[in-house]
Amino acid sequence: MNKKEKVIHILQIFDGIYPNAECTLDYKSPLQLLISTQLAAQCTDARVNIVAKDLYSKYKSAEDFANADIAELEQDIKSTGFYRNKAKNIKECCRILVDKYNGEIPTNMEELTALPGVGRKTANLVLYEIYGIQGIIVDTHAKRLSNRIGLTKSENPEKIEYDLQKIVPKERWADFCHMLVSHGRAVCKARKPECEKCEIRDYCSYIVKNN
DNA sequence: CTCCCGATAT
DNA sequence: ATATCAGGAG
Repeated sequence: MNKKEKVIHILQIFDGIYPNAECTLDYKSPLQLLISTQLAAQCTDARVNIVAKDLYSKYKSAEDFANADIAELEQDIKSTGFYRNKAKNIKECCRILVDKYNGEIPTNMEELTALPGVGRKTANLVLYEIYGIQGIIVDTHAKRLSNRIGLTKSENPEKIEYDLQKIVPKERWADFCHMLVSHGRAVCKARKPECEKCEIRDYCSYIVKNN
């Protein structure tokens, strides 16, 4: 069975067990999604959502973030980790949004990834969630699962993106990634994958060692 | 490649 | 104690 056929089978199974796999970050505007996704680097979505609740009642626009006191913003997002980098990036990012984009969010990869703290993963998620533009969203789960399943042999996120683009039907690109996240959290965990109860084990090339 | 970094599960 | 969490920049 080739990789495309494997993915078709896996998608069919995922459709059954994760019928509405979607972004688990809470947001009420494109700006909130952009910032929450930046905060989500090496942090759980659950933690980001807790921080975001107070954050967005305090800062209501790109201008508010651009004018924020940096030390205060650092404390406001501290529990998400990497808080100095994140605060600096968010403030500068919002300064650019205000000055160059009239407070709106750019609609293409080049302009998005030019923003401080915004890489391809964040850009792909925003492009899909806000504008419906399909993309392979490569986070830690997509990276781990696509390697375990055998869809790529690369550890490089951008290479994984292109590998999966060739294998997954385009209309399911973002969907498939959301489902990899759901499956990564529930079954195919980083530390202790539960292969014995994995619904797609027949289509996976991963073998658990010492078991 | 390294660094950023707190919270949580194991 | 240590690995890991919807990464990005230098």
